[in-house]
Amino acid sequence: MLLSPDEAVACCAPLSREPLSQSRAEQIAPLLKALADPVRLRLLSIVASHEGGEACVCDLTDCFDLSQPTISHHLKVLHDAGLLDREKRATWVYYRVRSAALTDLAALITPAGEPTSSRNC
Amino acid sequence: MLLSPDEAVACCAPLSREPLSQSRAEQIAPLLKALADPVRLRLLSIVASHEGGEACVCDLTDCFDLSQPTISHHLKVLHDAGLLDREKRATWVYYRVRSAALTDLAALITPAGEPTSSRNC
DNA sequence: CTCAGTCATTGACCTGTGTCAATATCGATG
DNA sequence: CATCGATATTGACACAGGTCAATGACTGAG
Repeated sequence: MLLSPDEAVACCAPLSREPLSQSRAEQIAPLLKALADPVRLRLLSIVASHEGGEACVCDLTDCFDLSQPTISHHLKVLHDAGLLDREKRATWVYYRVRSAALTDLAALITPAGEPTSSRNC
Repeated sequence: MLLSPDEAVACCAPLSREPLSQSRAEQIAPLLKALADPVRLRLLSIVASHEGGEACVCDLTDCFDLSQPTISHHLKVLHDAGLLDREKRATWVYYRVRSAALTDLAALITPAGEPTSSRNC
């Protein structure tokens, strides 16, 4: 059974509720890995807080002291992880944050109340 | 001014509220990087849901098909990031999840309502 | 003191990844 | 069609990071 990146995170017990299976951990880690870079954190943040909730690449390259291909690469990583949506309009490509993915991730790492399980692994 | 890992995350606007500064992004990224590994995700999850909210290394090594030094290495990464507390009692070392750090991280990535800022970067 | 058990550190290897220069693609415009 | 501007792709390079075997440090038991 195949899960899209955000399906891998949604509708599951938080980290602290019960031990994560190896397969679920391997689905979730790439999402966090996509987030775990200063440039990509800022990209996500800039897109999210940009007017209209979207930004095109030319808006973003100006914010960094990095080459355009490098920015494009980071955007691809975020897009492939399911954290950014892409839409091409005329010459420009607009990116938009997939809020659901962030919400699910946040729910996953939020500490739960009392653990339900007494299993060890 | 120096901030401990979780201080770098706490008491700040969420990602989507306003553009993250470079320096804050560089403080937060290492925390996410520490989380962004399947083994470390499982370690954190196992410790959190273990009885008493804590586990010693010998409990953890049994859950993985990895060498003891490798587990120890991953625990160090989580500890250095401020995600796990360490306590040595007699021969054993017990690890415990720092819930505050997880809570702060979750708050950071949770999408906000409307952006407050109209700045671009 | 010696030994055994628990955990951490070191050094080495290999893979993964962030970056750039160069180039390709694609759409708009004249 | 020819050109230009916006974005993506490729290839190369250096560095970071996950893993293990070997070893070290510390503690309790005998």
